[in-house]
Amino acid sequence: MGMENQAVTSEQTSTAERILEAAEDLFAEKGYSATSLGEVADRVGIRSPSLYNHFKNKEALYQAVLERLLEDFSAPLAELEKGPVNKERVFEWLETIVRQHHANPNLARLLQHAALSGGPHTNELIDRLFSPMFQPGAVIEEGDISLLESTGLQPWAVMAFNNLVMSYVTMAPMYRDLLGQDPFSEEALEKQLNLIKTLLQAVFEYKGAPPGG
Amino acid sequence: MGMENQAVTSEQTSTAERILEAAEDLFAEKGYSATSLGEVADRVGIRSPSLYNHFKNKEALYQAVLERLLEDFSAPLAELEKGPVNKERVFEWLETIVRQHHANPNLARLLQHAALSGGPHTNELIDRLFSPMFQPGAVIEEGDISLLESTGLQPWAVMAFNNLVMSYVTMAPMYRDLLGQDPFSEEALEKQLNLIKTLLQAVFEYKGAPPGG
DNA sequence: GTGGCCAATGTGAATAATCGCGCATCCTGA
DNA sequence: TCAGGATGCGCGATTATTCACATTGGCCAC
Repeated sequence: MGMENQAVTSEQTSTAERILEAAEDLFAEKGYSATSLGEVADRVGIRSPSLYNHFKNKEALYQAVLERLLEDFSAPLAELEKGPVNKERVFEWLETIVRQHHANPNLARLLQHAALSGGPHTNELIDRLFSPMFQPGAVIEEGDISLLESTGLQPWAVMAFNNLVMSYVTMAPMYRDLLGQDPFSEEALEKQLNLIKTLLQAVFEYKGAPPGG
Repeated sequence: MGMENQAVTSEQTSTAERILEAAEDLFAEKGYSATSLGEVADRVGIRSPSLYNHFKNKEALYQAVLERLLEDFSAPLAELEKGPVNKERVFEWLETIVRQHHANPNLARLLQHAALSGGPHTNELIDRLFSPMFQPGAVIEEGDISLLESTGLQPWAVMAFNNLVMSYVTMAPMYRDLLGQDPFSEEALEKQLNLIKTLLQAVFEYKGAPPGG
């Protein structure tokens, strides 16, 4: 498999890698079926049949893109999955995924496309990304958020904060004008982090009952 | 087969309306370019060229779908835009949009598709849906959330709660298994409302400074 | 009523563009 | 020389769209 014959000087990105990058951006932007292999090839600077020298077909290319993204995201999160779950860990975990999605919004976008069209890609994604969060070991046992626990809202809260982070990435382009700044700038990241941490902190400190309807 | 014999008495759904409904579902699910007119026609039970008797072309059909959705959503929200903005109004407004998106998830899905592909549809959507929320008159002036106000986070908070509601709709299919119930059931709606109200309440009651990093 | 007209609405066939993909061939560097 | 990789060509399928045509229902003159 390893064909890296050390062309020592330059870390030349291979054609396969450039294909992956182009395809990742396009799949994330337009979704699977609306992305044409011709457009991918154009971005790489080759003709579309050349893609088949590196990937079996369109579906395989998509899978490879997905695999690469999942690997990048799984690594930092895997560290957090060890050890007890307490407030500090939750803050760390949240900050990590915020920064991850900010650094590369494509996974969130791919995920959103999959969720919308509910295709066969969906199931694999939820298994790989979200199942760990909902495992029994991931329950916060302290009394701080007994409210959420007693009302059975905790998994919903996990899902909510996740959606909060991911939807920032997938919807941010629409807010570019409204917020008056680039949603992916460094300042925007800080503000986003600030808001989410504030929200989480508010949840932790909140002791009252949910407002009745 | 026979067409509608009864002309006036029964409000038989016209062909154009059935086309709109089918197209709405498909555009919401697959997005604009991945939706084929043949599939729309199939759902209505006609051949695709017949669509052109009711809509100029695919783009016009999309615009008509969008117009109908925006009308449905604008009406209930217009009522809330009158009068002073205080905590109670915010709760009402939030509950209204949650129920609206729950009753018809298609607008949120269309919006998400538009945001992802950043096409020409995006700008019109943000103008029609979100601009009102960010107008100067929509600022809460009470001291309750002075924290958000002083840190300039208020528009971000508005955006966050909006994303929270919309992403529930666009991502919920992925959580069907994880949450163990239909995300669009009546109980799920109540839980979703409960969680969001709890979050909002927590924000209102939260007085502390955001956790420093 | 009846015959004829017209507008609305459906249809099949045809077109041009685009798509994923296979294949034979050619180029190039080791 | 040889293999990996890029290419041109082309097939079959799908797409949006057009057009000539068939069928219908309502309406008016008689």
